Amino acid sequence: MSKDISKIQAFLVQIQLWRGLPQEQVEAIAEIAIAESYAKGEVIFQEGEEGRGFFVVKSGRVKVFKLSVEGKEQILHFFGAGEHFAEVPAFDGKCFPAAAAAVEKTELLFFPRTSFLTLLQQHPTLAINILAIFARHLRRFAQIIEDLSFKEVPGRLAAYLLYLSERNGNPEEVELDITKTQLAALLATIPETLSRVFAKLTQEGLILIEGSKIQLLDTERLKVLAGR
Amino acid sequence: MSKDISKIQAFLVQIQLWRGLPQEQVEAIAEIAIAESYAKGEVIFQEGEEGRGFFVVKSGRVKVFKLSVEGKEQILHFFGAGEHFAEVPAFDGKCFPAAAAAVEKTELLFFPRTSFLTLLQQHPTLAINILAIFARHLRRFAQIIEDLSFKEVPGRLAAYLLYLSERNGNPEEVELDITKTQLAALLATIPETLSRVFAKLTQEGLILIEGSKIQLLDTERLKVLAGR
DNA sequence: AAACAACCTTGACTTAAGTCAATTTTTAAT
DNA sequence: ATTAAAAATTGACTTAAGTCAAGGTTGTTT
Repeated sequence: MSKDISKIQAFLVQIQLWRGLPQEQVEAIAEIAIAESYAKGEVIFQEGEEGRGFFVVKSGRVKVFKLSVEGKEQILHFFGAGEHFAEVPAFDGKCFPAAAAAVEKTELLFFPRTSFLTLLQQHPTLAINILAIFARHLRRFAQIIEDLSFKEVPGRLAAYLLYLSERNGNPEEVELDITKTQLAALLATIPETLSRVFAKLTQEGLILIEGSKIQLLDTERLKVLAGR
Repeated sequence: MSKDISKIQAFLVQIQLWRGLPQEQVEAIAEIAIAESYAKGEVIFQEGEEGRGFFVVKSGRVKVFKLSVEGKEQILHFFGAGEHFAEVPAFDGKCFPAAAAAVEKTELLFFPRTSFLTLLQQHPTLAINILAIFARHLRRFAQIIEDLSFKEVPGRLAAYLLYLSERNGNPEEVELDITKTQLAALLATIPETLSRVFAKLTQEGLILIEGSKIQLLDTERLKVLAGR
């Protein structure tokens, strides 16, 4: 036991969620955690299932998404190592508002709702930390709504490319770390349309595609396109 | 002073936000509140302004919305008496992610960020209450994203009519309490399109319009249209 | 290396919904 | 009551983006 637990502890202390909690609490949390493994493509939970707890990504990557009746997928967010998801159902006990699946081989830590709530009652710091997380999610969702209702596909793509370039600190070139099919599902469109928009931006000299690397040739015009 | 304060107190205790707080705290909160009055159409804050605090609606109605460069409006939510908004900027101190304006003569109570944060530090109950509010907002936003990316305008309208009928407990008839132009902005479309969709649903025998009252003639088919 | 599957691209076509413009209806203000 | 302003409707037209179908590319597994 101690070997595993202490490894989990070492990982958990790095996570913002627990920041400010006393040492012995993080140790207690490590004992609550249940390790889970998922293969590429495996479903973690479906939309509508009862929220039994939340997850921290130990390694790999997860997509949280909505699925329409016709089978169209809208990806809400990708979560990588050190990030966590499904905090809302863990908090309010209602159903998962979206589904989650591993996009590659993934290891998760699962925290059951009940122990999470107990912890929440005892540690105001934890409640504040989660407030900060919810606030970030709300701002991100507000941005998605804005993009969906104001921007066309080229604008959404431009915004995404600029986001990547800012995140990785390289204004010249970005590297797609997801497939274009996944990117289409993230930008609320379909692969065919995305492909055509990539072609259009290339033709207009805004970008240059080299496999998964994309050169941003004209950041200024991309910003105009993205609406900022 | 005492007259006003005690009136504010009587109003505040009804609000979920403060539920579970000790009596003397609610009294203290009432002293912090700053009463503000807005005329119909008046802007309360603009998107991008620094978040100085949050607001409780005493009377009237407020819309929270995004505005595109081209001037298109996306309404995120209407808030009525007893509801509150702009908690996220009050919490994280960043800019308002959307704008707010009074849609009719409105009286607000304003709570400055600093006193709100102090309160938050001292009262874990308050933090939990706000978590519940944020969780509700997140679920609502997730629903908006789903509607925008999966449903067409008829589906979004059908979903809204069913929401109204459930909210008011009348499965036969609903009453629009906003103008159709505002409804268009809420459903991410324009008045012309909404008008045509109303005509189409009427023609197909799903609804019957009598001014601001709308009879739901075929709830089943409306549910199919709304995707549930 | 072969074979399969997933992913990506391109073309032809359809369609939902936006734009622009004109008119009518409703609501509010003097 | 009259007028002005806002809201709603309708028609003709345009357009972004979806559907369907085919072919090409890439990558993984045995």
